[in-house]
Amino acid sequence: MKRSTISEVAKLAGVSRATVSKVFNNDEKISKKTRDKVLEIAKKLNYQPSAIARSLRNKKSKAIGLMLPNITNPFFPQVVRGVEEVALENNYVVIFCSFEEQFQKESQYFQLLDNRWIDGIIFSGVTGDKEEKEYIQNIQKRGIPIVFIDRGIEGHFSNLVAIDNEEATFKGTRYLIELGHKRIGFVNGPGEVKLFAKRLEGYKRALQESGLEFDKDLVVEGKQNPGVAEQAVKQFLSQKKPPTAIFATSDLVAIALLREVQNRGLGVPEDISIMGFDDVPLASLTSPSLTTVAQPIYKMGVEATKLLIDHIEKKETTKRKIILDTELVIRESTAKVEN
Amino acid sequence: MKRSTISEVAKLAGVSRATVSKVFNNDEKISKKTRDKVLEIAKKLNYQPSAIARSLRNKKSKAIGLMLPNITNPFFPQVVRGVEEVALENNYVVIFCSFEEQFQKESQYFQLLDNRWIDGIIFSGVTGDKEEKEYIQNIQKRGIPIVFIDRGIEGHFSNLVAIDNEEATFKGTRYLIELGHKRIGFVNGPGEVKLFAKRLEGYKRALQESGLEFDKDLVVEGKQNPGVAEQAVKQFLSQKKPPTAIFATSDLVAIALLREVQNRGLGVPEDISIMGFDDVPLASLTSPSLTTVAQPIYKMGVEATKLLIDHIEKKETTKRKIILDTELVIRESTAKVEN
DNA sequence: TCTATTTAATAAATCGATTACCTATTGTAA
DNA sequence: TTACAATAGGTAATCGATTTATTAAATAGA
Repeated sequence: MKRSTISEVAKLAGVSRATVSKVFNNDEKISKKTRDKVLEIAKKLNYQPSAIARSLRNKKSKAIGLMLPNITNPFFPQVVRGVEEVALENNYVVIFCSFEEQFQKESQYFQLLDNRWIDGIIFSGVTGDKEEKEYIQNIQKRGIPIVFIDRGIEGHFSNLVAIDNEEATFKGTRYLIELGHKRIGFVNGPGEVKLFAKRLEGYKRALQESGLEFDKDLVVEGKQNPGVAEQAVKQFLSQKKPPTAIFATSDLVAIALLREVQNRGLGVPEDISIMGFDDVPLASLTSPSLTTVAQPIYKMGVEATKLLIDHIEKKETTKRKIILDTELVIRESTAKVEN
Repeated sequence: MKRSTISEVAKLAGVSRATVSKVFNNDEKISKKTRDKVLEIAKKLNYQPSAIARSLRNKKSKAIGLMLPNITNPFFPQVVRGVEEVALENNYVVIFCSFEEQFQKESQYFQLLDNRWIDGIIFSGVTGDKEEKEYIQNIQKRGIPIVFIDRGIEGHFSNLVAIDNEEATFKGTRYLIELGHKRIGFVNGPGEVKLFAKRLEGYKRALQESGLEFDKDLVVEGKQNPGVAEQAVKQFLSQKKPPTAIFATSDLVAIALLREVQNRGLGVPEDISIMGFDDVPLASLTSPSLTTVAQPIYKMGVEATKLLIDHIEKKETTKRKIILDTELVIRESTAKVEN
């Protein structure tokens, strides 16, 4: 069954193409009679205006690009859900671009999106590479709005939806301190990335406010994959005074820590408390379940998309930063320390 | 910086639009001289042919739809990766449609994809609803190829990429039997769904081949969310002769089982062995890590997309079923039973 | 009744590419 | 030199919608 076109509908309804178009665009200057006639025929022919033809004429694709470094990270599926939800409500389609942390793919996607006349981009996982920055700026020169999730480009004011990383980490650390922990291991992402630097600051501030000393041997930095957990546990447990709690700024790492610690015959939380960051869905499924600083991941997707669409449709023209609240989710992996 | 068009390139290069088009489509009847001239100008103007205009003219969107019931299920991100990988290689773009198990959204997406002249669809998570079937058949009547992942429509021969569910479950069950387990709990999805019926068959066959008796009280069926785990553990452990092993046909359920069992003070695998299904990424991160029947999830995405593109580009015209191999991944959650 | 005004619908250009068909130029053979 | 073929490039229609300017019809006003 072929798709029918506006011309076919027009002919059968005995009107011009313009009239059919107006009916489908709710133009008020159409009499009820012709309107009904057109809709009747359209229904009979199963006619839907072609989004492609519309795009060409309107210079709007009604599509947004969602660029992520790696869909396999359990953080992202929830972002995707939020983005999709809002996009669908507004009749946008989401072109999904997971570039697997490869710059080559990333740039390929930028090209692809550009020549598809994408209306806007949601970008997560800025690496900070010079080339990346260039691509992003080129896209912006085209007038294509971008909203960053999680982190933006250094020194480049742009739309951003994120959390207050310093405060969030402060909150988590303070909770551990309240439980009586005095030596707290901190497993963080690479310190060159601003977001992680902020988290370290939050950690330090909490220590300071409680009069605890900062010990750099209690900090491990590195790419946030399970590998870093092994290294951290080794480093921490070999100390004279090993930490009684470990705070990882990613649930994935925290879960790996859990495993490492338990494998060494130590109990969580009896011997060591562990705290994560993000609150990915599986944080509640581990044993013990994970105490963590929850990011409003789904909401970040939602807000980013709303902001993007507002910019696309010119309801909003100035760039905005939206900072969402985090929440401490207390589960089983943390406990009071016996002194 | 505005996007430049073929006409601008043509004018500046002193040739016709047709010539520019031919250059970009590698038409051989263009002299090296003009070709170089055109490319030079194109580069200078940063020209890229508009995918939108091309689509209209060619009646091909160079886009495929990926319809999933729920991106939050850790099974799917890997499918997505596979799909994207192949799509990008072939210059297709992926329109992502996670319909959150809501038929309303599902049908909305079918419409959306149809009027965007989508070239093909990869579909996972068939519910078997009559209405869903109707939508799918309408899409197919348009001549839009579909490839199903995991399960197709009952009694409807179509492209399918899946595993041999009976065999896979047989393999898993047999392994538990080899470890000496005689009473094996089985937590499965709803039995009305063919795929789960097949899995139950595999389980039964393994028991039978070893001369073990099938006990229907050892089978729990239900939607595969963590809730079912609680119910299953309750049911199993209240029996006179509780099972020494539990096989869940989903890792997510298996992980929830792990938690339930451990919360009751039982050790895994010392007291009870647990086996999962799928091999999602976090299966290796739990403690103990999960023995599971691995589905080639990434590969399913890859193969489905290859098959789809072959159909779109008419390299393949007959519908195919591709059955991929599963693999038993032995980790820590299963052990020999002491008799 | 005649003009002015409002309302409803149409004609035709346009968006940016592709392609079937045509033309002009050059080369080759007789 | 003439005839013909091969080569390179151009002309114009086309894909399916939207929109501006225009016209025709209906209504109102005097």
